[in-house]
Amino acid sequence: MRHRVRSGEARATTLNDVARLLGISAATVSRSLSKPDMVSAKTRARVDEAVRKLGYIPHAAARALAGRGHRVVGVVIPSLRFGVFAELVESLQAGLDRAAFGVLLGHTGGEPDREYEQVRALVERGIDAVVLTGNSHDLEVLRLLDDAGLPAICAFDFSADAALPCVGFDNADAAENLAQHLIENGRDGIAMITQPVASNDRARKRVAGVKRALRRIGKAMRPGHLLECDGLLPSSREAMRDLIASGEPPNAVICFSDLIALAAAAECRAAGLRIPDDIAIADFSGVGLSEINNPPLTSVPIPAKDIGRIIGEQLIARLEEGAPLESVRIEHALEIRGSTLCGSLQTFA
Amino acid sequence: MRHRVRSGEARATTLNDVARLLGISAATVSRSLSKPDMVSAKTRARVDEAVRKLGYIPHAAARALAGRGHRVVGVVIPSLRFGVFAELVESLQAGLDRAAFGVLLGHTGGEPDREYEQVRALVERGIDAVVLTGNSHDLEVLRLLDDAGLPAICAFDFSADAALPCVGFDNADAAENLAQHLIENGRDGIAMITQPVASNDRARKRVAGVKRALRRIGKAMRPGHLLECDGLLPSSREAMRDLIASGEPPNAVICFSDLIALAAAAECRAAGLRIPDDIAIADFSGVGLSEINNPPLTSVPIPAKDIGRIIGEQLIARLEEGAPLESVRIEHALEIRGSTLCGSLQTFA
DNA sequence: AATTAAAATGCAAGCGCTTTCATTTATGCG
DNA sequence: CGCATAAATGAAAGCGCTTGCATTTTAATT
Repeated sequence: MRHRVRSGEARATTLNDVARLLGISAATVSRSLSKPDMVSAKTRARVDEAVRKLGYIPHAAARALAGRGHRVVGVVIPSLRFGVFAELVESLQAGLDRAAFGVLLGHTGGEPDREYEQVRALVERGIDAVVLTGNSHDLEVLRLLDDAGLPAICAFDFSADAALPCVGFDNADAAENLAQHLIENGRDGIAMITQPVASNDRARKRVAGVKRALRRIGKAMRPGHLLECDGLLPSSREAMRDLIASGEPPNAVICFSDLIALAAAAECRAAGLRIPDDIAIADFSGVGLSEINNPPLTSVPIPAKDIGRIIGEQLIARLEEGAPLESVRIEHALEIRGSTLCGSLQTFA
Repeated sequence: MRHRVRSGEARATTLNDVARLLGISAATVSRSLSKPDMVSAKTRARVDEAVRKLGYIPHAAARALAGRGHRVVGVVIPSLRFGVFAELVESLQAGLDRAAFGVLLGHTGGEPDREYEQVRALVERGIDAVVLTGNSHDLEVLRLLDDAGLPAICAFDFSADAALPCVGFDNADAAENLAQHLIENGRDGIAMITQPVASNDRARKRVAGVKRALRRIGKAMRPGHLLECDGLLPSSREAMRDLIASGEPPNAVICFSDLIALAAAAECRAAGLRIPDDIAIADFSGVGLSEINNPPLTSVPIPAKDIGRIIGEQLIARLEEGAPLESVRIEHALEIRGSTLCGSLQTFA
């Protein structure tokens, strides 16, 4: 049984249809649906029944226009192909879902310049708030958000002096910590394979953190020891290959992601380098791949899920009750595994 | 300089503000923005200028309400944590972006029961079309889509008799093909580690395909050789462990995803099984991890990116010009790597 | 039963935009 | 230069819903 004529746009049932069927005013139906306790139990029951019978579904745009807000938040990330962002989005969505908020996506492809265009597209689509990646944003973007009066919050890095509220760990601290661990295990020739620092503030902070740790012991990172790649397997392997081929190979490598680390490990294997005996490898792990390597890789796990949850909670509080958004500093952890210990000399503490 | 009073909801500039500033009618401004060639070049220029000066951004809900459609499509997937879905979403979005469509997400967590609720949430949010995963959908979902008059299309599997248009390769054929390859390489004890068949139609079809290949040589899959896991690392390893510990270990394993395969390979390594000498491993590869294993894994790559692109194109054609949605059968490929060749006897063709 | 407060409902005015129809202005042609 | 035709613009009616205010109904109190 076909419910209505399906030629072109099937005119859907409206609030008014429901009201008419019941012989009551549209206002009452609206209230029964949106603020149930302004309406008598009896009416509510009748309305619910009629709604079911008619298969009525509220018209989102009309609701939004009449003042209820769109109930959608926008998220701008570099790319879903990197597990951490997918995890963030999923976790965020799970939280927002319970408050009946949707999630609209925007991708920059890792190019900071595209952030403005993506945010703008989302704004035009009528979002109520926006989640950004990292703590480096064009003034243009900030102005746009300000003009639109949109709450915004940033994921994946904590900085005390950030322009917008942010949630994450301090990438510089975490990287310094990781480097420190390497140093304590006898590695002072630390290299990094990272996303381009020019377009990635987390990468910048991590490099800064590692340099800080090195400086503390009177060392510095060799010029050729800072390699950039796009984060995918081929370019990651290539970076590691370059590192190995370079005049002064490092005795430790810190990778921006677990995927990069996996590629690096594979390349070491191919070159006959033993991990950790010849070279240590550590990473910031996005999707839990670090443990699957042989040997398992020491890493700083990125708490994407927590970040998503926290941001979700904050956004709901903000959007429903006007609570202010606040930065949250998450403490990073260090998961020490076989890839960074001092050869066979070292045992687990 | 603050642009407007930022207490609560900053009333944004409207179309009318632009019209008033210019001393022309709102209708003209609207046309200038939405159908530029209905307006004189001079007017258009003035409008553009005013729009820029005022920082005017059209109100999406009002537009949608006034008839232009919401320009958002909904996508319901199990979870972004599986790379293929993330890739699909990203690719889809990239395509839709160019036609100014947004993407709203819904996750089922792999529970088919939740599909209805997710689709419904999206419908309430005012989507113009919906993309579903797989070819198995509750009647309730189909009815909802029909009632709402929403175009729908399914990703990741092609079936000639699908209820909705679908885009993907035929999972049964692909699996049969993969099993065939294994058989040709001397493996007749084929096991599978898969997502739960009860809730995943692609899994069902793949199992059916493998069984078909086995039957053709007069064999059958052993009861204990069909293992299910949730697709993440821990349960995948566990499944492989069970397989190894079982009375009759297989001499080949087909994994539902590359992540599962990686876990399986790691577990084999831990158990002292050599790949491919003792056991062959093959998979359906989502995120290109198959190549990074040692040895690299034979796999059927899932063309998530293509699927996303194709669906995006179809949706645009449908939404802009009313073109009908059509199923597209993508031919699967077999990427043969070291993990399935007959020990040292075999050389590449 | 009368009076008053509270609860439930209805009325009507928009929300910001698109679009039809009517009107004005520009363009082409004899 | 005048008229017909086309192009550009304007006026106004909604799109489907929410909400402030007015009104009616119900419950509570004496």
